[in-house]
Amino acid sequence: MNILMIAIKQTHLFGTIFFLEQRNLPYFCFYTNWYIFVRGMKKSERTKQFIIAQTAAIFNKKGFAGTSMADITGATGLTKGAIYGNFANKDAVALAAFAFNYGQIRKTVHTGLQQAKNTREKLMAYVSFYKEYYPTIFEWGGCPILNAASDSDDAHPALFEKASSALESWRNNLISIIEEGLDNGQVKPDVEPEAFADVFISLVEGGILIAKTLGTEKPLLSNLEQLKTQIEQIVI
Amino acid sequence: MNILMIAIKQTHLFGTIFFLEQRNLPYFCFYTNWYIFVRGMKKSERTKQFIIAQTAAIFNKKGFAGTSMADITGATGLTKGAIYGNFANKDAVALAAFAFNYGQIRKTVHTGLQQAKNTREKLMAYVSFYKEYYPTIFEWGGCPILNAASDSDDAHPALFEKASSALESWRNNLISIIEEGLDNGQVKPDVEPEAFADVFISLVEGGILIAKTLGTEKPLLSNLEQLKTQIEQIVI
DNA sequence: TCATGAATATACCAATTGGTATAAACATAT
DNA sequence: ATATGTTTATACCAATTGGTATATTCATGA
Repeated sequence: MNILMIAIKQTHLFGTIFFLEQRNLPYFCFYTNWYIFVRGMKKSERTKQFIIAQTAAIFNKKGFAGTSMADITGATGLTKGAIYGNFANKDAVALAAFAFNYGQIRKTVHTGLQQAKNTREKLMAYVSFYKEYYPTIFEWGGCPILNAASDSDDAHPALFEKASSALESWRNNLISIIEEGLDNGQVKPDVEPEAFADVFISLVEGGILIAKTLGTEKPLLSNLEQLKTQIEQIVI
Repeated sequence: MNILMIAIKQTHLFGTIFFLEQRNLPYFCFYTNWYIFVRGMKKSERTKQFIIAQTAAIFNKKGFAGTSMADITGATGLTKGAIYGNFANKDAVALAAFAFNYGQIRKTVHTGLQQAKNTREKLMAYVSFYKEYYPTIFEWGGCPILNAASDSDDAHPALFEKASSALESWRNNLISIIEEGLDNGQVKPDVEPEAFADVFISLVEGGILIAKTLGTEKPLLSNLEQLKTQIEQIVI
């Protein structure tokens, strides 16, 4: 099985729930099978989620071509029959894994954004997210968007398309925040939303890349400080 | 052979020289064999260079795991016997290909740097390089450092080490330029060399990533303009 | 021109690749 | 408790993987 647990909980419904080290997802052991603890879910759907959760980091680290079906069966403890019973092919697993990786980040950022009241706080919410979660991102193999984009640009059009839309939606979100700020008078009128969004994304992605490649967190942290300064410079 | 030519030259020494479309490297056809036009080179060394030149872009685009021996023989028109006669294994070809890709960029940047007289011109030389050569870099599959780093971080330690040193040497070069400027009074005294170098690299790499992923050059060009502004802000 | 070492092609290898047909095991509603 | 559809394991497939031994071809100095 090869699963590392960090917590065990008792429930009256399903007995013991094992929390996995990675991502803190609730799994439980029922008879001899592992499930993700979501009631009302079909078994196949739970197995699907299990496969995705167990392989998401592998795809993020090794890339599509570098991840084999043997990696997938090894990480899940399932056989090829189970994998192909739930996914059409390796392609489908990879796409689902990317969606999972991206979704985890998106969800957490979104939560942080909802508490933000103005432009400054919204932009700062991103910075705070990366300040808090960069160790997890590093463990997970780096930014899924960067990885998927540079992994698939030539070889895997479907995955590249997913990565491209993910990046676009992040960029559009930043642009919207700044445009809204321009309308509300919370952002200095000479700021160009697109250019700022590109600098914003570059400082984050570049910081992750340099930090991961040189094996030190400092470049990312210093980039995030720079980003804070730049945010303060454009808001009123 | 699958080689696209853009120019043909006559020489009295070796007959016809065919300039390849990619990288403008001089190859020539002698009898039935192709060579890189470097006199005094052993045949094996020329074949080695030929293999490297023909596969460099493929490795940059497809990554190590995504590039097969069949890709290599297909791109060169040589058989596996020839490849393994000149390289120990696929690993060795990949490492040489990365060194080639990185070397091409390094060489061109270095040429631009030699004409620069002060800190501003030195930093601007980098910007000019990317402004001039970004179409070539895109055709070539993006920045080799970013590609190699994100491709090999988990799967291929030897290649990752190469990518890591390449990034480090780029970063150190930027830091040296700024430190020199601080000593000469050409840079404002409150500038932190490392932090500036990280922002510098991030704007370039991030710009390439966004541009390539979204399929438009604008983000890179706008980042380079931002970089120019930031350079002007730190020099005296 | 020819002998000799260097370079390349050919034919092969075991292992692994992604994928499938089918049989077994399973969960669950009745 | 059992019947039934769902899910998973087993056993297999052709194709491809990286790599090698050996035969052939080639380049070149004498």
